[in-house]
Amino acid sequence: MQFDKIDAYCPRNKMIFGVNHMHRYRTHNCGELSEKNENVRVKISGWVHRKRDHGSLLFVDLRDHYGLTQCVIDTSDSAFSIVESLRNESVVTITGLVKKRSDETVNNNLKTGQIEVLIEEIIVQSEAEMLPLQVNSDDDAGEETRLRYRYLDLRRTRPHNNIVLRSKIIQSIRNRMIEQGFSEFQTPILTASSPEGARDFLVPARLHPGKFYALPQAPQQFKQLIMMAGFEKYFQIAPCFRDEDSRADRSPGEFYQLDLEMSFVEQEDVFATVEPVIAGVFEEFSGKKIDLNFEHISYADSMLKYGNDKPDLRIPIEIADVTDIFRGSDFSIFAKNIEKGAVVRAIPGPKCGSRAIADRMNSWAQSEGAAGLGYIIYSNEEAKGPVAKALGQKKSNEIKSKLSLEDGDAAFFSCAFEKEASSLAGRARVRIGTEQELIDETVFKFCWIVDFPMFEKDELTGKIEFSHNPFSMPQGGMEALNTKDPLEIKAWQYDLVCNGVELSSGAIRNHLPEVMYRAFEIAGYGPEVVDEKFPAMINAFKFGAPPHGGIAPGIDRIVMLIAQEPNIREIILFPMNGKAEDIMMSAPSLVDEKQLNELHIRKTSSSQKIS
RNA sequence: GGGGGUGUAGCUCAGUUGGUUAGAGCGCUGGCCUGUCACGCCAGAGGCCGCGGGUUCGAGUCCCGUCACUCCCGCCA
Repeated sequence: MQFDKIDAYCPRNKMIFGVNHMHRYRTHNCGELSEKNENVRVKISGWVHRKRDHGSLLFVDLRDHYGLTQCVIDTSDSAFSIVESLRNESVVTITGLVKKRSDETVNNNLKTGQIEVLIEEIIVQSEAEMLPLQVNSDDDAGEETRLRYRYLDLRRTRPHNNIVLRSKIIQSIRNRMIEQGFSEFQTPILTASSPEGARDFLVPARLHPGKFYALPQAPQQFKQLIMMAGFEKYFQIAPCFRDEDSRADRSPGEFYQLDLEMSFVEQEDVFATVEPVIAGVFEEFSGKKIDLNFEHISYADSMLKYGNDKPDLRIPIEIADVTDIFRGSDFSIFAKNIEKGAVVRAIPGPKCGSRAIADRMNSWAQSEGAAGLGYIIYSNEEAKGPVAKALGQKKSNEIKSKLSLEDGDAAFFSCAFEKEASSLAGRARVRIGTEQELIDETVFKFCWIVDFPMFEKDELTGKIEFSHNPFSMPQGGMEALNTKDPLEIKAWQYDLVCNGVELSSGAIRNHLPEVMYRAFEIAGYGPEVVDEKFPAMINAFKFGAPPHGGIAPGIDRIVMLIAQEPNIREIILFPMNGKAEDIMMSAPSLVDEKQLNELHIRKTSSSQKIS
């Protein structure tokens, strides 16, 4: 045991029998020492981040969660050989005197760069073997190595900071929700499989042979039932489980939502609740400008102007429908397709008025699976290119003024059935925005996509289906369901979009049993289906259900945007790989026959082949 | 399930029209160095060129298959 009276005022030390007792591992962390601590004997613990060995003088950068402190030892010291032989990432405890550095040796890049610790004693707590990845390097190792040794990867500055950022963002969201009077509740993880939505993860029920729990895809029904229970304002940082394939912005298996639900509200009330929370955290953590104007865009407008339901409003390009201009024109490919029901969407291409750019866009469109991308180039008060030639100057100039184009610009055309034409136009819009560097990277622009259709027609079967959430309230209620063309009915259903990323989806819910039965009837399900598949909800609606609605912003996507990481795995502590495996923990894994027997599970021949 | 990209030293990557003994940086081992902070210098070890087959006098390089990782489509109320 060390006894030391020099830093008796250090709060980490204890007074025992009137003698100051130095803490076993640290009196200070590696990020807090400064000139103020000059000549104080301190103890710090951490990882050997890097060594600079000058033969008879050796520097060690000691790292912990809080920072980096340079420690020095010279050859005259007995501990020198221990320090010299230490491998990077070994964990040590160093005791020594804090010394102010001379002016020439101050390192202003380091928080503790004004001082260094003269090593008097070093205790090796844990030795490191040769490392599979370099912790002190900014260069990423391969993804597989990083995930297999995630605990090493997470020591690195950027991954470490991302996870801390995530924690702070979640904390801030919690505070903001609680300040608005919301209560945080936990909902079951083992629940019932629900027919709507994605594929479920199933958990065999030991006590019920042949039956399964499912992990919740979202606490959707529970949060509505919480409203039935009269709690009024609920939220949860909720784990959600969906057995779907991964993407760069979609972690396989599990993710987190800020799940929230409110009673006695309309759409605008939900918006007014969510906007300050989202804008607030983006403002607090991102350092970018936040456009506080949460524009409302109808689903139909969004599909037309932006070609998708998650527009990136930073791109100053709006798509226009020009079907009428091409109808019956001499540009026969389009004219013929229009006769068959196709539409033509025009995408303005600012500063794209060159043959090279037009050709590049065309071959890009072909690589996207389209027949091509028509174009008109406007230069010297003339419309050029094969489309302009067939269409004539008059109609070409009509397009020019409709799109507000100038000489030096181009118009691109996507001609197909509506869904495909608008989709390609939307992708072309993003492509032009990216290639021409029209995206303002310093701002977050939010919008609400509203008025989603309640139903849609399955293109293959012609069947009417719920286009989004079957629990949403149709606009116009029962009357609309009974009198309107189902495909014309809108739902009180909304998405929150930021910079082209779908952050969130929500709705005012249908709380009326008769409207619920009618909506399902339109989608081809009898009342017995509703009773069987959603027994809790439909029953609860029959005992006094408050009108209610909510939303569920994706936590991972919010953190991704704020951290400016293009891959969702960068902001998750222990993510799975693209095939939904945790290669660090070896999940999924084979289990004992005994476990399977208890669960009444027998493997099929195909799964036995694998084992 | 389908399409694209990648696979070479512990890690990150280079490797020409197919042609001697496959290279670099970091890391590792040893040596030198008293003010560095991505310290510097010298030397060394380390390779089933993802795997299997084919073409060829000769394959890291070309062809076929296969596996792994990754991005995208499908899927994601």
